[in-house]
Order: sequence, then C-alpha cells, then structure tokens
Amino acid sequence: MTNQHQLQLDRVFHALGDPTRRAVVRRLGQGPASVGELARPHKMALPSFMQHLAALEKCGLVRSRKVGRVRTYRLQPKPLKAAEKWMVEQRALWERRLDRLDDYLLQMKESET
Amino acid sequence: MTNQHQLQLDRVFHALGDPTRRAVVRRLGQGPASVGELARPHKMALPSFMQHLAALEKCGLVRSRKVGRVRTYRLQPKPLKAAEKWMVEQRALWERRLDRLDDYLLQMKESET
DNA sequence: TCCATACTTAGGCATATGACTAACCAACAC
DNA sequence: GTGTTGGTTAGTCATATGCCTAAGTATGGA
Repeated sequence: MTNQHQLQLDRVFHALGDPTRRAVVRRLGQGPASVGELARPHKMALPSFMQHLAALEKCGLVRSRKVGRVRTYRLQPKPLKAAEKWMVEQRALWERRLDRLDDYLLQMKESET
Repeated sequence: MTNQHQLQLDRVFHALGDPTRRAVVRRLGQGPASVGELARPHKMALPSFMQHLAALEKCGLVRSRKVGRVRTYRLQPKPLKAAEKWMVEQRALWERRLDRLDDYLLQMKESET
C-alpha cells in the first residue's frame, strides 16, 4: 500500500462522509448529469454545492467535462472499488480471526469431555 | 434509510478518512488491545491519539471497557458492514446501468445490419 | 446587440478538526 | 505511603471545512 493510495483512500472516505456528496454519488450512479441538475435537489447556494463537486473530483470519485457552458459530471468507478476493497479486506481478516477463535473455543469444549 | 443511519454513515466514513484511525481498525481486526498498545506505533501525543479513539467509538466502529486502569478496545462489526453495504449497493446500481447501456448499444449495433 | 443561462471566482465568517502541553486521577507495586 | 504506570481532562492554537453573498465570465438565443 503506497502513500499515494493511502492519501487517495483518505480523500475518498472523507468525501463519502457527507450526505450531500453521497447523494451526488448515488445520483451519478444513474448516469451523467450537469452541475445544475445535480444541484437542484439540494437547497444550498451553488458555490457551496460546487465545493462538494470539487471534493468529489479531487479524490477521483467523479470526473467532469465542459461543453459549451454546461459542465457534465460522471461517476468514476476505481476509487469506489478501492475503498470497497479496503473494507472487504478488513472484514475478511476480522472474520477469519473470529473463525479461529471459534475453533479454539470448540477445542477447549471438546477437551473438557 | 433513516436520518439516524445517514448520520451514522457520515461518522463512519469520516472516521475511516484518516490513516491513523484506519490503522487502528486494522490493528483491532487482529483482536482487542489496550489504549497503550494501540497508541505505541503512532508517534503522536497520547491525548491526540485518544481523540481518534473517541471518534471511532462515537461512530460505533469500536467499543471499549475499562478494567483496573487499563481500557481495552475491540472492533464492532455492524457499522463497518453498513458502510460496506452502502458501497456495494452503489456499485451494483452503477454496474446494472452500464449493463443496460451495453444492451442498448448492442441493440443499436444489431439494428444497423 | 442584448439578455438570460450556467457556471465560476473572490472573499468573508462560524464552527470543527487535529495537534500540542501541562496538570490531574486512579490503580498497582514496593 | 510513595512512586510508577496507564489513562484522562483542560486549555490552547493553527488550519480546514462548509456555508454564505456579491460580482464576474462565457455561451447561446432572440
């Protein structure tokens, strides 16, 4: 695990730690959308909302392209997968340990007889 | 999805958005540990480190119990699973959409002939 | 050309975060 | 009971975050 990846994970998790930004990720799961479309459901000044978009783009969860005066955002799968991977790995380790613990306790129980 | 759950997710993701706290989670995956044990690998004043533990406990990722003068922390699986679930769901939606898109493009291609 | 649309930039402000030191308890261990 | 260990509280400080308003830019349409 390189430092770069660590920093990336930091940013991704931090980005997801906000309901507005998670809502944006959910929305973009349905397909690309413009700044205006994304902002509409959130009662928040546009510049404030754009900071959230910037955070999402900075951590790579999202990409944008401007055509004419419209900027369109789309979801980017890799960072989400990386974060998911981290959690799945953690859980795997944790569960493996509990399995070993079960074995151990089982052996204890058997050796009682 | 209740507001409570939202808030919980906010806190969990935020908690994971810090390398020190992720390291603690990884460490606790191996089994419970005391404050001192957890703190040792991190060159940071103890009170600073304890703030991280507090953050982890506040979002439910971790629980602690004090016996004598030693406080022992253990991992708590539920919130981690909740966060993982959110991500898996997101990815599922996103991939389903891409599948439909593939179908669509495929149909376009077929109708060309 | 003139106006509306769709963002963008600049700047300000309150609160939250993350780190520190210093001083403080509460159990052991002698 | 005196000192040591393990943790806790209190208080300070710098920076980051998240929101706002006001003003600016650039595109597209009439």
